[in-house]
Amino acid sequence: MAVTIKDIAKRTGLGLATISRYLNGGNVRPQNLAAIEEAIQELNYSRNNFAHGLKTRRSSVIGVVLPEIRNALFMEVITEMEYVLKKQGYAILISDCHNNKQKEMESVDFLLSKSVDGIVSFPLSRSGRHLAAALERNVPVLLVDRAIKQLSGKVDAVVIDNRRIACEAVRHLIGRGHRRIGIITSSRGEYTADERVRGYLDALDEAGIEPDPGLIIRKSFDLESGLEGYRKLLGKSGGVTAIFATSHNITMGVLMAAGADGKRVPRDISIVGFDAMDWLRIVNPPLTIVEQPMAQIGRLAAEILLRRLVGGGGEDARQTVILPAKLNFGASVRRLRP
Amino acid sequence: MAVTIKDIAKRTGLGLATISRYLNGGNVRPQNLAAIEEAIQELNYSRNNFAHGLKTRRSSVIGVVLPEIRNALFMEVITEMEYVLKKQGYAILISDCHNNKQKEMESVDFLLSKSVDGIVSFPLSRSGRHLAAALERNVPVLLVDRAIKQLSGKVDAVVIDNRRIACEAVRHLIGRGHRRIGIITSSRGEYTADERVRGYLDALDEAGIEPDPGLIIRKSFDLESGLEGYRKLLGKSGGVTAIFATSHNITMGVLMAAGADGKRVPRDISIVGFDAMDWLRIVNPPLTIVEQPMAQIGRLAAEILLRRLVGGGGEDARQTVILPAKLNFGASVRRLRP
DNA sequence: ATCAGAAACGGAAACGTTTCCAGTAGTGGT
DNA sequence: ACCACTACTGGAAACGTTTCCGTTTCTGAT
Repeated sequence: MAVTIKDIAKRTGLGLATISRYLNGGNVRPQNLAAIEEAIQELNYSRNNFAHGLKTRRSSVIGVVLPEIRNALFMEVITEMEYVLKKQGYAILISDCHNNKQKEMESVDFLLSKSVDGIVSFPLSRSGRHLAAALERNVPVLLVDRAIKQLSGKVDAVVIDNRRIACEAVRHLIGRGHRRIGIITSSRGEYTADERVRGYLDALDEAGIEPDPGLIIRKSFDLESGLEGYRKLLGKSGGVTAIFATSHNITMGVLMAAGADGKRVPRDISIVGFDAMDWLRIVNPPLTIVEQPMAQIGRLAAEILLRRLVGGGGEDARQTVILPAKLNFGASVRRLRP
Repeated sequence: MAVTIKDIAKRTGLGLATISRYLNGGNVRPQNLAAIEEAIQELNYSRNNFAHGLKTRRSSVIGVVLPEIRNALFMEVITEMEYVLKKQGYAILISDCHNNKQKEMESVDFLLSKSVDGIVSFPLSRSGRHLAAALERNVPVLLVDRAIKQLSGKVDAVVIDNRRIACEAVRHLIGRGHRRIGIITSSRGEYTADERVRGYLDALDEAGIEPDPGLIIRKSFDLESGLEGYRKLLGKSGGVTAIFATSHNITMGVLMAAGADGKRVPRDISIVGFDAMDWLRIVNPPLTIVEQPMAQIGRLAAEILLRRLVGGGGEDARQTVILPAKLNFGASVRRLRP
């Protein structure tokens, strides 16, 4: 039914091999070239993807595993990634693991069963075990957002400099006279959370402030943690004058809790948030917030992966690229008098 | 290198056909069944996707074309869709057309070139021309969010009852004593915008209010339209006491503009928004807002598409499912004294 | 035991490419 | 006009499945 290379061969009187060579950019005599192009046009030929893959063992499809599709941050990365990959003929297959490690592992298997040429993972698992099947089959893997120590040398990764930007954020608070600064973040062992806490401690240390373990709230990166973290911090004896919210959802939670609490920002409480999204343009006052270079992460991820794919499987060493994030100054941090 | 059906045949002493039959759920003698399973386990066999597709001409992959990945509304739909499809072994390939009709058409070709079994389109093009190639090849198409008249009978669609919910929203405003009600929406010819305007007019008509064309601002569904629409409406002689913002971004824009204008909601201006997202839980007062059943749309879309796919290409007539949306009552609409 | 009918089986031919390799047609130097 | 050389060409064999169809094996009724 569908038109094949054979039909083109028949119509042009050429051999299969010649048509195939033409399709793959080989050299063909000018008159034949014209004939082939005419036939392809006329018969509306398009290459059969399955047969092509069967021979070449390449699908030009990249699999993406992520904790949840409905997370605008990730999608920002993927937008750019898709853009770069598509230009090179690669499509992306998305698998949502609904924040579930078991499903994360299944997702990788699922993508492999669809014969993806590479996998991009926004990892949930801290061990990276979910990627074992991919590595076994020599399918290149690239981590985004979180690095995994056990996998270093085996996979590429693109992350931001969490520690430095966290330090910078807290330094800003200290510079404005804050001493009792709370941080709300995810649990111990979570790469980005750990790094951000280290940055927080760096800044305190720099300023000679003794850290109060009670001001470090470690739960998870979700909205509830923001709500609960806020309540815990404000309930402390001595309280806090500022909060560093280390994720988009935590930031949202803290703002909600403060609003419900009748506290005004920055008059009653200063806030530095994380991950600026569109809606933040509405809140008043504008938030001082850490902004991650999502598009750049996506572009870089795509480029690195492409290099692996055309490079024939990776001669040069796997790399972890650390990108700088940026602190956007709003008006959510009050200057305290000394 | 990779282990094939042949290896399984060799190890078990059975024929290729038997193995294949086993893999496809055919009947196999118990002892052979055990042997095959053991061999598959032992050799870690997995079916070659390309060869399988070459014979069956099915990829178990669905293509999704959408105006932009970074639109949380769409992703809400896709989350559910992906969930349902994955359970049946289908993966989804995403193509972002960046709000560009040319790219939308290319996206369809691109997806077809990856041999998807079906296409879900959140259409941009009003004519549906971009789907011609898919229909030609008998690839089932399903429209989400917007129906396309020219395609009715040829494709399935899942949309919400825009007209009715818009009417309900405006009726609510009228019930609270509002007479000068502005609506901000996308340009003429845009399916959802047209429907929502019709609903708006229905409600005015019901109440015997003469519509003022100056209060119908038609631009696009983006944030800028919200900003600009707000300014236009407030600048009118007579002004407006309420605004119906007919998209998520317009809602955001109106809120921004009102905030910048120093107007308080609902004291100075009443607002009914569209598309409740997480961040709206933060804004104060809570918004009265139209909520679309995104998850339900996604689930239904997936189910309908699956029916087409297993049904062997569609005996029963193509359908357009119209889902009800819901008006959530917040505190952004003031009751005016008569 | 026998036999018909059903159930399971295996060989072989597809599916539409790519690629190896031997062969043929062109090139330019003498 | 010849030769050596290069540039193209086409036949045929893969790639790993599924499926048709003619055979073999099993089942249970006699």
